[in-house]
Amino acid sequence: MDRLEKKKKRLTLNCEFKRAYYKGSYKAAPLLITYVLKNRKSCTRYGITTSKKVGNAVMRNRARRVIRAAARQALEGVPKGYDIVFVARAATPAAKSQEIYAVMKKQLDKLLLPKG
RNA sequence: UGAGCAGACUGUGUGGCAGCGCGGCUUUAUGCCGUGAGGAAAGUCCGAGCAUCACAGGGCAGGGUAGCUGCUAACGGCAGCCGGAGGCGACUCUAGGGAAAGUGCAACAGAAAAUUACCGCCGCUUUAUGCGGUAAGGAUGAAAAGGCGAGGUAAGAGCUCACCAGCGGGCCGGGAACGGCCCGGCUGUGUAAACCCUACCUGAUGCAACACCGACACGGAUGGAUUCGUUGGCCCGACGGUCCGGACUGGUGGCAGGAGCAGGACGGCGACGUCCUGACGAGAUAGAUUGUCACACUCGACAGAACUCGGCUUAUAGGUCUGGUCACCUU
RNA sequence: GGAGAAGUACUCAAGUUGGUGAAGAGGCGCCCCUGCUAAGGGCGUAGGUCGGGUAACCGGCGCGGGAGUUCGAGUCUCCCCUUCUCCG
Repeated sequence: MDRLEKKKKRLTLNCEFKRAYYKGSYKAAPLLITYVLKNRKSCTRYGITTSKKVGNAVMRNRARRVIRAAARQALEGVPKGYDIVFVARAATPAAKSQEIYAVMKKQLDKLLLPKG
C-alpha cells in the first residue's frame, strides 16, 4: 500500500503519456523537453521518457537519474493537479543535475504561470 | 637489453551531504540496521535445468554434428593426440567422413570437361585431306587422363625400370586416428558450405512458459458409422465430453542456496574428478542499485541483471603477474 | 525479455539448379517541339570510388560489412552491423 501511494505520483500507462503529448502544452530545450497537462486529480504526477536516440542502456539510465534528481528538487513548488512528462534528449546524459534543474525550473514556470 | 609467443588476473579509490529498491527490527507522521550490476550483464549462436502439452507413443519428412580418444548433466564446448598448412623458434591455424552406391553441374574458350584425336607425329594405300596407330609436342582453360628422368619404338605409350605421389594387400608399433617396412598391379578429374550415402543426435513451445486468487462478462461449434480439441509439416495411435476461441484488469507464487564460489589435500600429461573446511549479501515490474561536492593518482575503456546455469562469439583505455622462444652483449 | 523478417544505383525494386558484361520504372542529363516554360516525344545513363590518359576511353574494387568453400559468390556457410514486424 506504500507502493501504491508512490505509484500515484508517477505516470505508468502508455495512453497517459500519449494524452500529454497530444493535449498538453510543451517547452523544448537542448537538454530537456517538458510537457504539462492538467488532470482532475488531487496530486501532481510525472513521468520520464528516454528513447533510443539518447544512447545505449547506460546513457538512458544516466539520463533518467539526472532528470529524477532534478525533478525531486523542482517539483517542490508546483501546485497540485498536473501531469508532467520529461523527455530526455541526446545531450542529457552529459549534463549535471543542477543544469537540468535550471532548465526544468524555467520551463515549469513558463508553462504553469499563465494559467495560474 | 631488444623483439616476439602463450596463459591468467584486474579494470579508479576514499570521505561528506541528499536520495532510491529489497529484507529485518522498532512500531508505523517516522526512525534505525543490513545489502544492492558485469567480465562481458551484450549478441541470442549452441547445450541443459524448469514449466505446459500424455513426466510424450510409432513412423515419414525436416534439422544438426563429422579425424581419434577422453572430460562433462549436456553440447556444435573443452583437453590430449593424429593428419595437413605456416613460422628460424616458442607456437599458431585447420567444417578434417564418403566422389569406386547413384544423380546433377563444370559458363566462356577449347577437338574434347569424362571412354576425348583439332593441329601434329608414324605406317599403309585406290595419293582420296582415305584408313589405321599414337597422347611425347602445340593450342584453350581454374582443371586435359599420375609427375620427372632413362630405356624402348615405325612414331609412341607405366610398354619396362629407378625415385616421388596415389590405390590395394601383408607384417610390425599404437587403445584409436595413424605411422614405418615389404609386395602387387599400373589409375580413378573437380565439386558433397550441390542433391545424396554412412554413423550418431534430435517431440513442440517458451517465464510474455505456467500455477493459484479476485473481478468482468461477449461470441461460436458440433456429434456417436463421426466431429472437435490436445496437435505443431504429414500419417497412425492415445486421451477428453462439454470444449474451444475472443476479450478485461490487478495481486501472489514461479524468483534465486546453485550440475554454483573460495581455500587445501589426493588421483590424472590435461580437460576434470573425489574428499575436507569456510562463506553466501541484487531480485525490480515504466523497471531500484544513484545525484552532487571535495581530495588523490597512472585521469578511468567497453558497457546496466529481468527465470537460472555451462559454453561460444563480439566490444574493451590502461595496468599487473607467470612460463617458454629468438637475437645481441657480459661472465 | 522472447520469437522472426529484410538490406541491391538518389528512390521503388527484379535477379534460383552458383557462370561471362547486375533487368525494369521513377528521377537525372542532352536534343526535338514552343516566343519562353510546363506537358509530350527521342536518345543516354554505375548515375559511385580508385588508378592511368590531354581527351575519347581503359583497368581494378563495389549487391550492408568481414572471413571461408569453389576455377568462379548478389546467390552457399559462419561471424558482426542496421532497419522493421509480432508476442502483454
